[in-house]
Amino acid sequence: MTATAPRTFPRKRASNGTARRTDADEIGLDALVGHAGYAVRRFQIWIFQDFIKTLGDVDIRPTQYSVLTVIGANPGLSQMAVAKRLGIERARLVHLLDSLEQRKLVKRVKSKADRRSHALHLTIQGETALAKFKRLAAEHERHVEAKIGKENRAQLLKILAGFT
Amino acid sequence: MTATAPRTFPRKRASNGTARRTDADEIGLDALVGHAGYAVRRFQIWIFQDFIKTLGDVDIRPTQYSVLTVIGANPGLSQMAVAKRLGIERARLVHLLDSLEQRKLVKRVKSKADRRSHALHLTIQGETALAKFKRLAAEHERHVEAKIGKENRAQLLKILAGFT
DNA sequence: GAAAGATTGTTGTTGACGACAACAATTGCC
DNA sequence: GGCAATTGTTGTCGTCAACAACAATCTTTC
Repeated sequence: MTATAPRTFPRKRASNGTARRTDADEIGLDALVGHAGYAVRRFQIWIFQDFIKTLGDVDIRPTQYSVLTVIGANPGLSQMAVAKRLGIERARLVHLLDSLEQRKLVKRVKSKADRRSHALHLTIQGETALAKFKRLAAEHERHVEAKIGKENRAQLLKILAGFT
Repeated sequence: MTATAPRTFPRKRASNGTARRTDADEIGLDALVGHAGYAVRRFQIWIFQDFIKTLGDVDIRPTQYSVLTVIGANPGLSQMAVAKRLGIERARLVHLLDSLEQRKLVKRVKSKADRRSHALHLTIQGETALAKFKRLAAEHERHVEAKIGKENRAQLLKILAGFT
C-alpha cells in the first residue's frame, strides 16, 4: 500500500514518560469482574488445557474421556443414550466413536433388541486403557487441587453438582 | 436444551420387557462425578447459553461483551494488549473488532506513538450501547443467582477470582 | 547509523465442537 | 398395514483455539 518507507524518524521513546500499559496486570476489567461467566470460562480453559496436557501421552481429550467413562460404567448403551447423557449431539458422537473404534478402545455391537441401534462396549484393551486414563485424570485432578485449593475444589463440585 | 434436558416422565420399556435405560437419570457417570472439569464445562455451557439468550435482542455474545467492557474501561489500548488481557488470540481479535467496528461500536485509531498498533476506543454509540449491555448482563447474572443460589455464586466468584 | 531481531496487525489453515437438516433403516403406534 | 417417530449417519454452517506466514514498524545491537 504505502510504498514510501522512509523510517528515519527522531527517536520517539514510547516507554519513557508515557506508560504504555501493555502489561496485563495494569488493565482493568471493570464490569467483567463480578461476572460468573467470565471467571468460569477462564477457569474452564485452564482446566481443559491441563487435562489435555496431563493426558497428552495417551492422546485423550476431555470429551473422549467422558465417552469412555460412561460406556465403561454402563456397557451396552446406545449412541443416543450416551449422547443424551453427556449433552453431545448424536451427530458429533458418531465421529468420536469412529475415532475410538479405530483405536480399538470401543466396539459397536449390533443390538438384538433394536436393530437400528448399536450397543456400545469397551474392548479389552479399552478397559485397561481406561484404567490408565483414570489414573492420569486423577493426577490432573490433583493439579486442580493444587491450583485452587483442596476444599475450594470440593466446594466447587458441590455447587455445580446439579449440572453433571 | 442440552445440559438441563427436560425429564421424560414415563419409563420407556422395550417390547421384550427389559428396561432400556434410555433416560439420562438412570445412567451412571462413574468417574466423571468428582471431576471438576466436567462440572465446570457443563456449567459454562449453561451460563453462556443464558447469556446469549438474555443479550439476544442486542445480539452480543460473551466474547464481544468482554472486549467492549475492557475497551470501555481502558480506552486507547492496543489490540495486542486487549488480546493478552482477555486471553484471546490476536488473530481472533481482528475478526471480533471487524464486526464491532462495522456495527459502529468501536473504532480503531492509528496510534501516534507506535504506528504499527491501533488505539481502540468506543464510539459514542458504543458507550451508550455498552451501558445497555451491562444492564442486560446484570439481568443474566441474576439468572445465575436464581440457578445456583446467591451465596453459592459469590463463593464461586471468590474461588475463581485468580483466573480473571 | 545501519543491520538484525522483535513486535503488531492481518490473512489463512487446521482441528475440536455445537447446532441443524436431510436421509435410510427400523421400530412403535393406531 | 400404514404412518409417525427414533437411530445412526452424512453433510453443512458457524464459533473458537492454535499456528504459521507476512508486511509494516519498532527496538536492539554493533
